[in-house]
Amino acid sequence: MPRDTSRRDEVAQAATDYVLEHGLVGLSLRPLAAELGTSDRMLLYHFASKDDLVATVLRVSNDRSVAEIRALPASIDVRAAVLDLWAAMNTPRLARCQRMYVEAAALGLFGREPYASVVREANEIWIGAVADHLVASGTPRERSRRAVALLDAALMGFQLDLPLDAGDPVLEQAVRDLADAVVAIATHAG
Amino acid sequence: MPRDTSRRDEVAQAATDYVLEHGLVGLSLRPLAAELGTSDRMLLYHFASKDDLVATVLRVSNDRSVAEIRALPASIDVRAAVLDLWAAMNTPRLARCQRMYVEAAALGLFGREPYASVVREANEIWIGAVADHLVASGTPRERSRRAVALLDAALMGFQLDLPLDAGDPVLEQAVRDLADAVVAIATHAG
DNA sequence: CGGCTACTGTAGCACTTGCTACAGTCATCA
DNA sequence: TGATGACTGTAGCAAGTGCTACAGTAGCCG
Repeated sequence: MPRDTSRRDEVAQAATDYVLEHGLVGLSLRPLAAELGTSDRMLLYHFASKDDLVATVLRVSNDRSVAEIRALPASIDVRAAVLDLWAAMNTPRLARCQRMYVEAAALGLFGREPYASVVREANEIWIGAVADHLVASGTPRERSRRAVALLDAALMGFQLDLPLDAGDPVLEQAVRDLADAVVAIATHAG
Repeated sequence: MPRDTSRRDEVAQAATDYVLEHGLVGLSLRPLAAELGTSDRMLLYHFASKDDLVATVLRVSNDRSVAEIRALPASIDVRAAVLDLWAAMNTPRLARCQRMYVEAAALGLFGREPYASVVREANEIWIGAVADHLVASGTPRERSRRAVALLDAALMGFQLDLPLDAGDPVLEQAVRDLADAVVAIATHAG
């Protein structure tokens, strides 16, 4: 075992870049190692197993996503917050993270580990960041949890359909409709 | 090649049942064949390749989903339509199909074939069925496309989160909020 | 009968998988 | 100096992958 983890962290970052590009499914140690200029042998030196590596990659990716959301300046109102979040999620960097998250979540649907556990944990952190952005943009704190439930689900759904109809005006309209819905939740009594 | 496809169809149905249970990722011909009481050799007799089998399974599953939606009696209004659709999708039979659809869509996100193509085609048919149900339940036809865009995305998103918080009251509230949003799209000018 | 077609079992190929045993190198530190 | 610990290359294992070649069997039709 390495006593300090700096090398391991470097590898984790590079591996995350690779996986964000190629996906989790069919991920294989040898091609990954080749791209990183190392060997499968070394990956399994730094990480206890492939699952350990995958779990690490998932966490690194989620950390990046959350950092990106938290770095967002507060939007001028709730409606703008939804649109700004959507815009942020279409940044290539964040879009890749979301795409991999969706893949991991889908794998978790069938109870596969380590996906299920890590996704559960990552989702909580992500939800918290999105909720905080809504609050910072004018959503009453006590309504933020409810608002983010619909918001997050719809955003995930959009991501799933995104490559099927990229830039589709129907999709853009749906985002505006979602913004209206979130505003309604955040402002009306219910 | 078989001249009539009846045997192939039987196998396709049985294979679909198996895949709905075990998932697409990591699907392997030998275990599947064993469960069906046959051999990998025979699967590749009936289907040109594993990809051909997978594409067939995807289509069979989608056909089942769509049939289930189309068999739904018209709801009393748009709001009820959303709630009824949500209830239908939580039927074990349909929930399984949706789960696998989400898995296939996630695989398609990375451009993997045959997932990407079949998912695109399946999605269109599914969207059509949901839109028709909305129309039958009082949505003006010209607003149905717009309504279904948000509705479908949110429903997919809920499916993704479902195992993470099954029966969660927050989720139930989100479904009601979604229903309100769809009603708004279906009735208000926009 | 003889041929044709649908179907099936056996065996195996070439390849990839995660993972490990073993033997080393090299810098640091007592 | 010599030992310790971090790190790395080579080689290989056992298992599993999709797929195929080959050799059938059984039933139908002329």
